[in-house]
Amino acid sequence: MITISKNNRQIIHDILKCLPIFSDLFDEQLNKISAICKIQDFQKNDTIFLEGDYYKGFFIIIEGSIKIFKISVDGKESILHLLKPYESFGDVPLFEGAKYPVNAQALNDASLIFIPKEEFITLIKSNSTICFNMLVGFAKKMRHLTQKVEELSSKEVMNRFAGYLLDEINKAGTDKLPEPFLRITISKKNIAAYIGTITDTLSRLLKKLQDEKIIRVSGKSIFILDLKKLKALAR
Amino acid sequence: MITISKNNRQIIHDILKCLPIFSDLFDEQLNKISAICKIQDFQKNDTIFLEGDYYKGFFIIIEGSIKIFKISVDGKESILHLLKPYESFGDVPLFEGAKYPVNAQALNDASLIFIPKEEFITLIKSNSTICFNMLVGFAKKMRHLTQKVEELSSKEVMNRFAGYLLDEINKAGTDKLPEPFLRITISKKNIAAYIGTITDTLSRLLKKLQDEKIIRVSGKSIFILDLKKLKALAR
DNA sequence: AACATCCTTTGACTTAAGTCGGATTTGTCA
DNA sequence: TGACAAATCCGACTTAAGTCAAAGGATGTT
Repeated sequence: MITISKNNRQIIHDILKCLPIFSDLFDEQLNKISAICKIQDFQKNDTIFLEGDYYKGFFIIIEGSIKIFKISVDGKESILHLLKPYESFGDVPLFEGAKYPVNAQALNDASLIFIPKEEFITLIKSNSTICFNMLVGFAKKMRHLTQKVEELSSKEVMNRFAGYLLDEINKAGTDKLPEPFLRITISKKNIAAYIGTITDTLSRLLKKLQDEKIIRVSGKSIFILDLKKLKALAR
Repeated sequence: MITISKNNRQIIHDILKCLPIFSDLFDEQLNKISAICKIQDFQKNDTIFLEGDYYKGFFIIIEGSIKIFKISVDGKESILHLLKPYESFGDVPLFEGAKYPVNAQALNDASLIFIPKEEFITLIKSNSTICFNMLVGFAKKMRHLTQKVEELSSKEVMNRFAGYLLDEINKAGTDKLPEPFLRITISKKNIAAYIGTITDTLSRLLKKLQDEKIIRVSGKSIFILDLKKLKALAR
């Protein structure tokens, strides 16, 4: 963890300015926030918080990617969100409950801004801009979860995996290429848990898609050979 | 739909005062809101909005219960929320998107407050109290959806149904009785779609629970004979 | 380089839960 | 009251996807 010096305070201020949640704020307001938050660094696979941990505050990602997940009684892991820079997590208990309701773990080395609960609540109770920005963030996550619920209850694993691949080539910006592709940056175990299945099944899906010449796998990259068929599979 | 008269305006004002989303507001602020909203009445099975409809605004339930659901390409219905008085719905697109992302339907005769988008956005942009209250509401729904995702991806239908029964006896307040019970107020089709299955399967679950003397069904009521076993099933 | 650990793949097997067709039951309205 | 439609239930069948065990690969550590 980085010690907060005056110099550092300026860095935080500049970072905050770029975050969606703090956009449209005056410098004066940004200063109030930068005064209460800390930068925390984590290494790959580090736990950030565990379900049931006493709630202290929430995080915003500066660098790295974070996995938000639950573990069921019989040990099955389901991943709710895979988050990237500028996204926040652990913000729900600001308004509901006194404990973290999920687990958060760094998928690679990560730099996060930590914002403590009490101070932040005091601050936003009289700041409609931050509240409004947070509502936008919450709305996005609600959409995401809603889609997940629908997919899990009415689609089969192959449909969900095809949807995942399409999402990923969009994020990668390769969806307009003649041969769209994506790079596998997380373990297959994580991908499986994200689409609601297990590695064994995912492995079989990959094989099937390759057999049907819909994708081509080369090292850590997956190339889409037949986008039309893939879209049909995603429905 | 009720025509808005002066008298009616006062009624709306009084209703608004009781809603979580508008708690802690001054009378003056409540007046501004009551000035822009309308009461709309719906009959059982009426559609309130459909997925893809152009977004006009959101609703708060005064009376009745509302089902929020999606229909998949192959016609399967998955229910995301079953909402009761004082809860709001259709508020996500205030902050994300220009269309309703889900369907809403009245499960029985219902009375709703409708709040139009543009006017409301203008109003809350400078009102941190309403924003904060909305964040609380969003947080609750996020919790609910998160739990649904976890259940759908790591539990079996019986576990989810047992969980549903436990939730219902809690809501009914009968959970401390020697023989907790709940009343079936919605069709089994709806219950099935809510727990992510079909009526045939639900029918078999009910039979199995009766055979094992865990529940007793009498007309529209389900009595819990063995709460301990039911809790074990819900895990 | 060697070791251990984790990740991934694969085949054989099992099973939960969906599909389908048809039989009942229930509710609704003329 | 009758009769039509909708909701519910049930048995027979099918299948997607999970479990289990075992074998390869990959990765990192000392």
